[in-house]
Amino acid sequence: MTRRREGATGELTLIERARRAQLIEVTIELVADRGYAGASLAAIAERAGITKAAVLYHFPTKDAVVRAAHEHALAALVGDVAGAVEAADAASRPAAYVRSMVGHLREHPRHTRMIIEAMVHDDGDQDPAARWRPLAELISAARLARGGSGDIDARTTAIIVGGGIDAIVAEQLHDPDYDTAAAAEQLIDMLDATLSR
Amino acid sequence: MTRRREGATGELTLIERARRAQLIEVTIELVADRGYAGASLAAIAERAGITKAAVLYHFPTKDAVVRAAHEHALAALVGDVAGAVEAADAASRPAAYVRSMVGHLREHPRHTRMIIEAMVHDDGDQDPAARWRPLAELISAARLARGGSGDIDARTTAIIVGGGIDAIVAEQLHDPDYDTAAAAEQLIDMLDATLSR
DNA sequence: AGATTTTTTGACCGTACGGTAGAATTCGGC
DNA sequence: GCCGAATTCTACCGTACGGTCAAAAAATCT
Repeated sequence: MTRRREGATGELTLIERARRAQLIEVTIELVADRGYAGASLAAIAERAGITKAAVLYHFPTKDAVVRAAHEHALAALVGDVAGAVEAADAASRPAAYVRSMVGHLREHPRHTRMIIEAMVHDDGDQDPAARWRPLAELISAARLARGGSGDIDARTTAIIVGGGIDAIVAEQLHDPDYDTAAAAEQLIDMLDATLSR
Repeated sequence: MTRRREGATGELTLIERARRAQLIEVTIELVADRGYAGASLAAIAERAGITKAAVLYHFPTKDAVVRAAHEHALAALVGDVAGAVEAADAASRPAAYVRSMVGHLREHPRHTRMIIEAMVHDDGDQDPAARWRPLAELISAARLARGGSGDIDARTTAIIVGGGIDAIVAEQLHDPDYDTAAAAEQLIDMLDATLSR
C-alpha cells in the first residue's frame, strides 16, 4: 500500500497536489498582472521558486498549466453563479445571474482577469453567444413566468446583457472605485424593462 | 525640382506612399485573420511580396506598422460614425451612434477585427470608459432634450451600451448571418427606455 | 542503513522573433 | 550612358521562448 502514483487510477502524491495548486495559483496571478504573454514558463517557475523543467514535470506542457489555471478560475465562478441562480424564483433569475456574476468578479479580480484573458486569447473562433446561453435560457423562462407578450429574441438579449456585464467588469478592473453594484442594478433595470414588454 | 524626400517637409515619394498603404492593408488582413500574434514581420513581408528588411525601410519598427494599421482602421470608423451622428437631432443621436457603429463594423469586418485586436492587446490598463465618453455625452444631451427626469448615470449607461455594441459585433464576426441590424435596434430600444424614464 | 521512487536541477536544442549592416538593384533626371 | 537617390535583398545577431535529457538531490519505504 504505497503512496506512489498508480498509473491506472491516476492517484496523486500529496506534494504533487500542493505543487500543482501552487503553480495554478501563481499562473493566475501572472496572467492577471501581465497578461497571457507575461505568463511564460520561466516567469511561472520563478514565482513558484523552481525551474522551468520542474514545472514541466508537473504539467506536460505550458498550455496545460494555463488551461488548468483557467479551469480553476472558471469553476469557482460558475459554482458561485449557479448557487445564486438556484436560490431565486424563475421570474428574477436573470437578475440574480447578473448580480451574482458581477459580484463574484468584483470579489475575485485576479480570477476575473484570468478568465477574460483566456477568453480573448483562447481559440479565437468560438461562439460568443455560447457563453451566454445559460443566461438566454433564464431570460426565456423569466419572460414566460411574467407573461410578457413582446417577441424579443432571448439570444440577442443575452448577448447584449452579457456584453454589458463584461463592460462593467472591465471598467471595475481599471478603476477599483467604480460602483459595480450600482451599474449591475442599472443593467438589471434595463433587462427588466425589456422582459416585461 | 526632384521627387526625393525633403527632410524638413516630410514629403513622400509616390512609391513610398503606395508601399505604406499596401503594408497597412496586408497588416490589417493579417491581424484580422490570425490575430496580433500572427502579424509577424516575416508574415507581413511575405504577404506584401517583399522581405522583412524592406518593410523596416518603410516603417521604423514593427509596432509602427501595426499602429499605423490600427489608426487607419480607426479613422475610417470614427469618420463614419461622426457623420451619422451629426445628421441626427440631439434626441436621437445616441440611437444614430449605435446604429452607424454597428453598421460600419458589419460592412468592414476586417477593420473591425483589427480595432478589437488592437484594443485588447494594446497597453492593457486604459480606461474602457474613455472609449465611450462621446456616447456618454450624447446620452446626457439626449436626456436633456427629452426632459427625462430619472437620475441615471450617463457614464454607466454608455459603458453598458458600449459593451452591448462590442458583444453584437463579436457575435457577427463569428456568425456572419447574425442579424446585427435587428440586434442594434433592440439595444436602441433598451437605451431609449432608459433615456425616457 | 539500503533501495526505490519522487522531485528538482542545469545544461542544452531548435525555433521564431525583431532588428541591423552592407551590398546589390532599380529608377528617374541629365 | 551616367549619377545619385530610392528601394530591396542577403546574411547575420541577440534574445526569448517551449521543450528535452541525463544526472543529482530529496523524500519515502522496507
